[in-house]
Amino acid sequence: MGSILKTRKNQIEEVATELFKERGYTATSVRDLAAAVGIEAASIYSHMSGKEEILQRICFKMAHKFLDSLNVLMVNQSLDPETKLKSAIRDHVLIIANNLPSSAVFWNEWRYMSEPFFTDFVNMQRDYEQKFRQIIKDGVEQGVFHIENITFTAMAILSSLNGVPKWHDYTLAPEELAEAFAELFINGLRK
Amino acid sequence: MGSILKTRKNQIEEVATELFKERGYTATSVRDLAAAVGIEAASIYSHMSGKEEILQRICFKMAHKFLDSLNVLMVNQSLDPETKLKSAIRDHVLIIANNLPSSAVFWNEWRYMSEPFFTDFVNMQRDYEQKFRQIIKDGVEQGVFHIENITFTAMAILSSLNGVPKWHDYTLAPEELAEAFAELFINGLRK
DNA sequence: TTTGTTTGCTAACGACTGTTAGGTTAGTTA
DNA sequence: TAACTAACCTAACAGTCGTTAGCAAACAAA
Repeated sequence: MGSILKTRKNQIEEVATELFKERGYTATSVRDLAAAVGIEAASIYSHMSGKEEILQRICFKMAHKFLDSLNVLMVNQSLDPETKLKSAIRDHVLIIANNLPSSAVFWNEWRYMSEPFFTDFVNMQRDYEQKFRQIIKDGVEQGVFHIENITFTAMAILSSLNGVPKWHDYTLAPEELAEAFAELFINGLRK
Repeated sequence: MGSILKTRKNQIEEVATELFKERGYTATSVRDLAAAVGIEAASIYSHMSGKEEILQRICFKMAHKFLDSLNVLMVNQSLDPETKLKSAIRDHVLIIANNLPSSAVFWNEWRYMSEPFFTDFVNMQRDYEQKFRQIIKDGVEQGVFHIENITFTAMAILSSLNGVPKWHDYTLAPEELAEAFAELFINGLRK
């Protein structure tokens, strides 16, 4: 136990995150991963129970970051809907921008998890989306937003945010990115 | 030659599109595909040169649909920027909504194509994005849109549209969906 | 010094991969 | 009837997959 194992395990997870993002989970072999770390394939199993454990760690780590962040925001009763949505968008983008490879894996590779992890993950996703919708719904009911379809709007926004790892080239700082998204969705393009 | 071969080949492509969308390209084996069609794995090769040809057909079919549609719009000089962007969004969404499985494959699996197809595809994508940005740029220069970062805005919109196959549940008709996206991005959420 | 633990190795397993060779059947055309 | 062709088959190939067994080296704790 201790720092050496923890470091190696973390290193494997880090390298795996990069490879899973670059090539995809199913297209990345344990031998690819081991070679990138600098060890033999079988040695991976001294640190991990298998290939899927790495995917699970990445996906649930991100899922908890998103959910924890939104849960903190939800209990704050004093915020008006516009500020609340702006914060939700901001928080979501900041997590992505500060964890680009993990976010790419989280978003594109989660479907390759086996049961019961798959179902657990889907439920967390549903929970998150429901809370995100609630913020929009509050804004509609308080007359701040003019929206016909809340479910559509939530998915349109979240898809846009989650697409960031596919095109982001580091020219925008995380804070600028977050601000730009909030501005785009709340005010639109029209002058 | 003739209708039987053509039908079979099209059927294979259709079934493959569904499987690639559902399980991903790398996670779908030729044997999976053959079983879903109702033939043996080797028989696939009487119709296709290999697994990747199917992926290429799907991806380039969609790429041409998107590009052709946008090219038609670009030559129309008489449209004001807002109408033009609205049409671009509308056309893009309609293509996706009317080709959901193909769109999912187009968006999620294109990276598994080998050279030179990979590079050709990337160039078509770049071409499309550049033309999409041009529409936004025109709107900014004519004072219709207030936007700081055109590249960001284009990618934010396109990511949102391309996310549709991941969540769409057929409760919204394609036309309603297209209208909702145009409304969201041009006017924003604020009342 | 001995014991235990961490970290890695070589070798190999059974299963699965995309693909090919070669042959059979059914239907069409000459 | 004979030749041709499209569609599909069985069998097998060489390679790769995730994973395990068993062992060795390094190092810390007793």
